[in-house]
Amino acid sequence: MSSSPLPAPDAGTGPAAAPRSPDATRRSDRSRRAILDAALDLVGEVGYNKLTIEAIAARAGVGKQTIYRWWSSKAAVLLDASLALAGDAQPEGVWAFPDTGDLAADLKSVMRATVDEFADERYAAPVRALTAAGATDPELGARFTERLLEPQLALYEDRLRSAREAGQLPPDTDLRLTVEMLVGPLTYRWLMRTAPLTHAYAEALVDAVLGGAGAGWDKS
Amino acid sequence: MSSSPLPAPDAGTGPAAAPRSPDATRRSDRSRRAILDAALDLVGEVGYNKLTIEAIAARAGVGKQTIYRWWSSKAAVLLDASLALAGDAQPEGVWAFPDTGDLAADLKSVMRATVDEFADERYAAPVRALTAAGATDPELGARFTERLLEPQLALYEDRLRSAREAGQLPPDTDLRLTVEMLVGPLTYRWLMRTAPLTHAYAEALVDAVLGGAGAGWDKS
Amino acid sequence: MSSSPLPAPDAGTGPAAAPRSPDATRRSDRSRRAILDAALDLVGEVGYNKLTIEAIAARAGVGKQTIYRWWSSKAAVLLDASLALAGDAQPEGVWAFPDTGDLAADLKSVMRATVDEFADERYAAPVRALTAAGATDPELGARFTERLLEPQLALYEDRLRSAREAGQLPPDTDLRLTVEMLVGPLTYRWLMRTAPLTHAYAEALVDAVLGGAGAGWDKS
Amino acid sequence: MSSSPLPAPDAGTGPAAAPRSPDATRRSDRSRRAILDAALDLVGEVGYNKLTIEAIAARAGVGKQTIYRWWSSKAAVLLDASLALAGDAQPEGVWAFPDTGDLAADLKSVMRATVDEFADERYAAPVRALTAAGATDPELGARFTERLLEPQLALYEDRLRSAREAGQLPPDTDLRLTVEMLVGPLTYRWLMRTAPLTHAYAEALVDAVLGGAGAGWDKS
DNA sequence: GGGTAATCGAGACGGTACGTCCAGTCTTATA
DNA sequence: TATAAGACTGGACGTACCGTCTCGATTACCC
Repeated sequence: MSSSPLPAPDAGTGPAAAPRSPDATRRSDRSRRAILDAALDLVGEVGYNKLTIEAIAARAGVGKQTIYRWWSSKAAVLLDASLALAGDAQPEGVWAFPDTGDLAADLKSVMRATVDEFADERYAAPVRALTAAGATDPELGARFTERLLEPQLALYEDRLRSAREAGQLPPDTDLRLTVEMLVGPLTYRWLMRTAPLTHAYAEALVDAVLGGAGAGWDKS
Repeated sequence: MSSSPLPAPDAGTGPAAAPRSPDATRRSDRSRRAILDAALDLVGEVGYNKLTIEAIAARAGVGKQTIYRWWSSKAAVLLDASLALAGDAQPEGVWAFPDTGDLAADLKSVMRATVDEFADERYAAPVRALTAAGATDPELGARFTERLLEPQLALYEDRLRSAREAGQLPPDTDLRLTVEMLVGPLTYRWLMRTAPLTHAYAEALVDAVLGGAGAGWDKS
Repeated sequence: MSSSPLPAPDAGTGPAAAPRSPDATRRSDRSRRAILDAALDLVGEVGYNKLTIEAIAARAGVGKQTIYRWWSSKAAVLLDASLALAGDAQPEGVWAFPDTGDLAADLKSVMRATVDEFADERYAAPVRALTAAGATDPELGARFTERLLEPQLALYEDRLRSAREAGQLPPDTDLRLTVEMLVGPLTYRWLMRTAPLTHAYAEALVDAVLGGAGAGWDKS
Repeated sequence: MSSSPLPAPDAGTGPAAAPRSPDATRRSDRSRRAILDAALDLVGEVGYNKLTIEAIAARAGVGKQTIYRWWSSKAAVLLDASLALAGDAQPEGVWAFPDTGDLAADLKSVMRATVDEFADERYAAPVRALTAAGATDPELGARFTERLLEPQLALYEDRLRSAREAGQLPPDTDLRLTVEMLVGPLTYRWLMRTAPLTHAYAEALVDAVLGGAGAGWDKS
C-alpha cells in the first residue's frame, strides 16, 4: 500500500498557505506511508466523524506536527490515502477502460465493478467520507473532484467518444451528460441508500441510458 | 417559519435510546421554534462544520440541555429545521406535482425549480449538510431519506406512473429507475460541483431521459 | 426520626427574604420528614459535597420546589435534619449535663460521650459537613453556631459555673475560656484528623485543663 | 509570589491515579505560577464556594486542561497556592519560632501573630477554605494537615520541648496535648466565629495553659 | 358540600460549571 | 533540519445541578 514516493505536499486543499513550506526532499517516506495507512485503517474502524488527527498520529507512531506539516486537515490526509490506495490497485498509472467494441457490455462491466467497489467498505468508507466532506467544504471538494473523480469520468467520456466516432451513438450525443446519467444514479443510490446497489441495477441503468426510457415509444 | 406544532420528538435518529424520555406535552414551542430558526440561520452563516450546539443554544436564547433533551445531534436539529422550512413553504401538506398532460414540460418545470432551489444557499446549505452527514451516519441518513427525500421521489414516480398509464411511456418502464435517472445526475452535479447547474442542463437531462441517448440510432 | 412537628420555616439562614412567605400551617409534615431523612441518608452515602437538592427531592419523593419553598440551601436542610436528629435523641427538650459534684468526672463522662458521637459517622457526617460549610459561609455558620453549638457550650459553662460557685474553681475563672480549652482541642483533632480521638485523650485533656485552672487556687 | 520551582505534581490528593502521568520536566512554570496566583486572587474575591476551575483558568490565561493535568481539584490548587504563599513569606525554609528563654512571652508573641494572620482575609480565606474542604474530603485533609499544619505544630512542640528541658515545664508534660490546648481553642474561635479573636484572648489562653501545665511544678 | 386557594409531585426551562477530547501551535531532545 | 513526543491555549462537547417556572392533582379551609 501507499505507493508513489513523495508527491508534492498538499498543494491547495488547506487554507493555511503555509508560513514557510517545508523541505520536501527531507521528508520521511516511512512516516508518510504510516500516516496514510493509519488513516485508512482508522476511518474503517471508527468512521470519518470520529477520526482524529491525534489518533492517526498515535497509530502511525508519528508526532502530530509531522501530519500538520504536510497536510492541512484530516480530509486532506484521507484524500492522499485514497489516492495511494487507488494508485496501488493500478500501479501502471491510470486505469484502462475496456473497449471490446460492444459499448453496452463494456459499460456494464465497468459499472458492475464499481458496484462491487462501493460494496467493499474498506474502499468505500474513505470515498464516502471524502464525498461528504467535499460537499460541505468546497475547497476540499474541488480537490477531491479533480484528483479522484474527474480522471474516472474522463475514462467514461473517452469510451463514449470512441463509440460515437464508431457510429454507435448519435453524432450530437452530449458525452458529458451521458456520463452523468450513468454515474449520477449509481452514486445517488450509494450515497443516499435509497435502495440496494446491485449488478442488476447497474445493467438496467446502462440499458436505459443507451436505449432511452421512452425510446421509440412516442414515435410509434 | 417553523410551522406544525410539536411533532413527536426525534424518533430514531439518536443512538441514545433515551434513559427516560421527556414529556412532550410540556414541551416549549417557543424554544423549539427558536432553536430551529437559529440552526437555519447559523448553518447559513458559518456552514455545517462550524455549526455548534452551543452556538445554536446561545442564538436561540436557550439552555443546551433543551436541545439535547429533544434532539440527538446537530444533524437531527437541522433535519427538523429543514422539514419545518419545507413545511412552511408548502403548508397544505405535500407539494403538488404539475400535471398538464405534457410530461416533458412538467418534468422540466419541476427540475428547473429544483435547480433554483439548489442555487439558493438559504435552502441549499442545510440540505447539502444533511446529505453529507447522512452519507457518513447511516442512522441519520435513513431518517433524512425517509422524511425529506422519499416524499419528493414519490411525487416524481406518481407523475411518471400517470404518464405511463396515459400511454406516454412504455408499459414496462421502470419508474423508479427513471426517477433516479432524472434526480441522480442533478444531485450529482450539485453535490460534486463538477459543472454548473443550469436550467439548460435540467432540460437537456429531461430530454435525454425521455428520448434516450442513443434512441433509435442503433436501430436504424 | 425527625421529630417536633412543624417548626417555623428556615428563619434567617437564607439570603432569599422570600418574595411571599409560604403558609406554614398548610405545610406537609410528611414531606418535611421525608426530606430531612433523605438528606441525612444521602449525606452519609455520598458525602456533603456530592449531596444535591435534586437527589434529596428524588429520594424523598418530593418536588424540588417543596425543598426550595422551605429551605434556602442544602446546608439549611442538613442543619434542620441535624437538629431533628439531636432532638430525637433528647426528646424532653435540652440535654442534661451530669452534676455529681465531681467536676472532673462529669466533664470526662460528657467528653467521652462526645468522642463516641464523633466516631459514629451517622451522626458525625452531617455535623462535620455543617462545620465545614459554616466555616466558608458566615451566614450559615452563625445559624449553625447559634442553634447547635452554643446550646451545648452553655451546658458546659453552666456546669463550670456551678463548680466555681461550689468553690471547686477559682472565683476569677474565665468560664468561656475554660469551655473552649475543653472543646477546642477535641474539635480540632476531630476536624483535622491530626491524631486519633480516644477516651484517654479526652480524659487527659480534662485533667490538663483542670490542673491549670485550679493551679493558683490549690497553692494558697 | 509562587516560589519554589516545580515541585512534584499533586502526589496523592486526587482519586484519579492518572491514566498516564504527564512529564513534569516539561511543565510550564509560567503557567503554574499564573494558576496559583489566580486561585489566590479569586478565592479572596468570590470565596471558596464560588471559586471555579474555569475562572482560575480564564484569569490565569491558561487552558483548563493545564489545571486538570497537574491538579485533581480546586482544593488541590488552593493547597499548593497556600504552600507557595507560605513559602514566599519564609523563603529560607521553615519559619523560626522565637526562643528568648521566656516561654510565655514567646508563645504569646507567636499566637498574637497568628491572630493577626487569621484576621487578614488575604491569608485566611484560602486556609479557611482548605480547612473546611479537608474536613469533608479526608484525602485532601490528610495532605493539608501534613503539608501545612504539622510543620507549624512541630515548631510549637519544639519550643515546648526546649522549655521542658530547661526545667520550665514539668518533665512529664504531654507536649502534643499542650500544643493542641494552645492551637485548638484559637482555631475553634476562628472557624466557628463563636467570639471575636483578639490579642487579649490569645494571651489569656497562653496564661491559662501554662498556669495549668506548670501548676504543680511551680509549687515545689 | 362546593368553591377556592394553597401546597404538592413532577419536570421543562435558562443557565453555569463540570471534566474530557481534540485542534492546532510551540518546545525540547534525538538522529 | 525533520522527527517523535507531548505540553500548551483554546473551544466545544455532552452531563449534572442550580434555582425558577409552569403544570394538573390533591388538600384543607371558607363560605
